[in-house]
Amino acid sequence: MDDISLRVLAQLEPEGLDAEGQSWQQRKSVQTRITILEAAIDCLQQHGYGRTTTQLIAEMAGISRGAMLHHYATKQDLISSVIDYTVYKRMEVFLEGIRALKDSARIDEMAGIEISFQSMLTREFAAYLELAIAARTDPDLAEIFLPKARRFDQTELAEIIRAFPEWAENPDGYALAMDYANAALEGLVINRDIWPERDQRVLCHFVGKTIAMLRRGDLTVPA
Amino acid sequence: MDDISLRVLAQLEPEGLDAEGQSWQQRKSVQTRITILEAAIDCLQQHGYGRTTTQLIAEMAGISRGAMLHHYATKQDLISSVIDYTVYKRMEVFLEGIRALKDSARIDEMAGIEISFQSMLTREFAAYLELAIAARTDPDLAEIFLPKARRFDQTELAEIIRAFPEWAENPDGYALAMDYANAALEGLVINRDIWPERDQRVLCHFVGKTIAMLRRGDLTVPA
DNA sequence: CGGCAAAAACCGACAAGCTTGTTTGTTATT
DNA sequence: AATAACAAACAAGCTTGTCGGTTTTTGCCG
Repeated sequence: MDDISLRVLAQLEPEGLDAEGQSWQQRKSVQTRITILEAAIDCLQQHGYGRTTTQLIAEMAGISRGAMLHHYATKQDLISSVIDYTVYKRMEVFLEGIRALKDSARIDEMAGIEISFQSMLTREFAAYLELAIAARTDPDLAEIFLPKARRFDQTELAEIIRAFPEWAENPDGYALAMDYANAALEGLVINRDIWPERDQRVLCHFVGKTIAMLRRGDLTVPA
Repeated sequence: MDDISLRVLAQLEPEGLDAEGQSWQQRKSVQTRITILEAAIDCLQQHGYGRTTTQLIAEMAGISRGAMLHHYATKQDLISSVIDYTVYKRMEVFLEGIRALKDSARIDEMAGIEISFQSMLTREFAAYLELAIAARTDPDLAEIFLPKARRFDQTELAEIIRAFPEWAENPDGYALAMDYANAALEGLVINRDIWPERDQRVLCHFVGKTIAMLRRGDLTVPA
């Protein structure tokens, strides 16, 4: 990961989780917060946003609800921090993927899509997707989720263009390809529990073929 | 729509909604139930499953909660009926689409996908999708949703094979193509509020191209 | 160095509001 | 008169956020 990537990542670093050389209490606080955020991710993944209660998160984190509310005063605070945390982790994985792609596998036109798909099979993305879906019909959640999601998308786009300048020549075509890949892969992820793992890879391969065709100009955009 | 299709549709007809020549009270009851189910669909589409309360549905239907609980004793009863109702309406649209396809547009390889996509932009499908997504993380809902969803899928598959017998020669390939189309289109539908209508059509077109390639055998399945 | 007060982490109990389902009552139809 | 449609009030449970109290850590001052 180059210097610029590291700086980009640093800009997304969540607040209140960066105390490394601080006092004993500071480190304990950070540790507890991470435990809470991880429990919230598990809760979102396993029970969905609608059934993710503060009670359940505290139980899964192994602490009392009172202690949790000491670190995150309201549920909104907690969810907001969960979003920041998952965004940060996604960006970490994404930048590492980009780096690997730049180094070697760039020849293989499928590699980018497969890395995207793999990154969507993580716990963090499952939680992120639950939030994204819930935000579609929950204005209060949308208000805190959408700005952060948009910021992620913009950063992702900027980093891709920086890594693959040729895409900058055709920004509209690229945006379309990216939208298609993200949407189709999301559809695969949502339905993944009902298919065997091999089939998922095949379906992911179809997405990759479409993107490759777009890249070569073989796939014309209808009027 | 041919006789067999009509019989298939009749098998999915929801209970308690078929009183046509009955008494005045019967017809009024059916009318009220449909009002409730339509309100529930609106509620699911606008507020999502997690925020769909009996209170809100009754308000949107314009009746008291007591009256609603007279027709649907528990929320589970109501949701179960909503599933039956949306499944029936989806099958109605699907069979009509199949019929139109058999008649004329079969030459156009895109037509099938576009009809699928159009059918996913209805209120009924929005509600169905909300239920499908919620069922992934809600065991109680999954228990009543999954059997009905599976029945719809099986019926859909049987009707397609009946209309296009050539698919029966390669059932695995067809199942894969259908899974891909459904998943990718679902991904598009979930994200549709953030794209202009034209782009949606273009992205849908990409799905159609993939299916057409599969059909021609141009798209090989990786090992 | 030792003690001590402030601060922080943590816990349990409580109140207010929402959701569900029951129960009782009223009006209209059969 | 019996039944069905509809309405309103009530009880029980869950969820959130506040409040008071306990334990541990920290910093300060004699």
